Amino acid sequence: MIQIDPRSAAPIYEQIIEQMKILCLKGVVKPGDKLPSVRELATIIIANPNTVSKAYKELEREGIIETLRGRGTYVTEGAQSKLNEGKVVEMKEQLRQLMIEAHYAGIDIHQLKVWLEEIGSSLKGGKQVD
Amino acid sequence: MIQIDPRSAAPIYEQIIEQMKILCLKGVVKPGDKLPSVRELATIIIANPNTVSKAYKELEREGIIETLRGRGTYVTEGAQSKLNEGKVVEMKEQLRQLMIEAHYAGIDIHQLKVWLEEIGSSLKGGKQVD
Amino acid sequence: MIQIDPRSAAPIYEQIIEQMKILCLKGVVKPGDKLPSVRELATIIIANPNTVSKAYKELEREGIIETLRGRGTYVTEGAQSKLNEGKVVEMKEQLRQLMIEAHYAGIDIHQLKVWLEEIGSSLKGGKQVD
Amino acid sequence: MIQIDPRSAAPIYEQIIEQMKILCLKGVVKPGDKLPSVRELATIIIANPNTVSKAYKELEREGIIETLRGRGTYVTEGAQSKLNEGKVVEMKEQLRQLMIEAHYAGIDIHQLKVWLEEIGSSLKGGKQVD
DNA sequence: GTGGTCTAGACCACG
DNA sequence: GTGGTCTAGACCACA
Repeated sequence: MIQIDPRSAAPIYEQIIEQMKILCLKGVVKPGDKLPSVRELATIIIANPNTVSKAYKELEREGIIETLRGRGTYVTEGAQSKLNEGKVVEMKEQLRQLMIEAHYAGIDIHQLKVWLEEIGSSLKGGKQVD
Repeated sequence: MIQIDPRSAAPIYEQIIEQMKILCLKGVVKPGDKLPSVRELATIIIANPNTVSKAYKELEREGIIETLRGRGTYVTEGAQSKLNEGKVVEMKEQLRQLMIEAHYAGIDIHQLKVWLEEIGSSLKGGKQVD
Repeated sequence: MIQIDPRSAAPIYEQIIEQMKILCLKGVVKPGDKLPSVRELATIIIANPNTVSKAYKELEREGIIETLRGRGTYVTEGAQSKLNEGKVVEMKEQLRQLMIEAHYAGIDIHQLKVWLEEIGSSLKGGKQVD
Repeated sequence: MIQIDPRSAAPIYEQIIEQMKILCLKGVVKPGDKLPSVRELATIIIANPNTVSKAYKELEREGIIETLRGRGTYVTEGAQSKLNEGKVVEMKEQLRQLMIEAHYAGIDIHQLKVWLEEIGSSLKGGKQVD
């Protein structure tokens, strides 16, 4: 389920966190679902168990998943709502960065809106939702 | 003019780059304006000259500013006409990713447009609509 | 009767011990009362029988309960008088440490007494004054 | 300044966290003070730098200390007030545990209050404020 | 089998 | 020199 890009500048544990959040948001994993154990996931993505553990701990700290001692790790009930809240701040920052870049590429806000429409259509129509 | 937050997760040199770009966008500094020297700015923001130098080099690489040997560093004239194909493709892809994420967070295209306007105002003008 | 919080940082077997003591304290279970068997309790609280067993063994070691071969586990008569003078010294030392910590946190002796009353009520009665 | 007990059941990183908090509460280290670097402290207490790092990260997450990239780690301005808030919850739980234990030792709430007075006097008079 | 802790040693970005 | 990341391998408590 999780794909790690070892060439990425982003640390492996952050990639795990990010992708796990996406899986929650997409509904691929649902509240109550059991996640692969630290060792299992480490084997699957070919990483060190400690790295996976670090990702799981951060996700737990954020309240996305929870650990039941000796039984494994599970998705919490409120995972999706928590994720959505944090996402808004993150996305506005992304938009801000993007607009700064756009300016230096000679792209104005109007053009960005046109693109939004274009992409919106292609996503709905073409079912390229991934 | 430039405010550094030493507690931020963002490296200082990136904060300098980011804020210098915004100053250009807002028109606080205009094409042809002379920027403070590396050592001056380093003194002002209490940072290592190497750090400021790294930021200036990156800004120069992006064509935002230019260094005239022995005369100092200046904002370039044609900063806004760097339009190149690669950048456009890249930004549309960024927008696409962002819209997909927005979709899973329950954010629609209309909301994104509203945010674009908000951010556009805060970047150009002064009022922080955030 | 016993409520386990699988999310708690406290091990399940400690939660069982703790709650069993409280049940004795509140008088919900009295000396001579038969406790559920290891397997019964394990089923009720959805835990591993080994875990319940570990809790019962510790309670037995402390003299709170006793196991009668083939007949089950019972609350002892003299549960409350198992503790000796050494315990008193230990508790006064605990109190002393606690008062020192309280001092540095700006909590005075009066506040500690108020808390004692609060906690005393919640343990004996039912209303959670917390 | 920090003493680690390798025999303690408490993990080393928690001992560091705990003792650092006490040093803050006591005012031995003040807001703005620079803490020993990860490597320095690791050398001093004879532990692995990673272990010290883990402690520092947790303290930073709690807002007690802050990291200035490449410059070191410092005590935050609001360290003491934050510590005091968290301490209240912790101490009430300690008191609760202590009262349960007291019950089994035949000690009532009145006796505890008397002890509080006794200890309070000895701490003020004898300057045994360890 | 599960996660939690610790050590040792390596490499990297930042300043 | 500073912390951040990752790997490898060990041991322990809990269930």
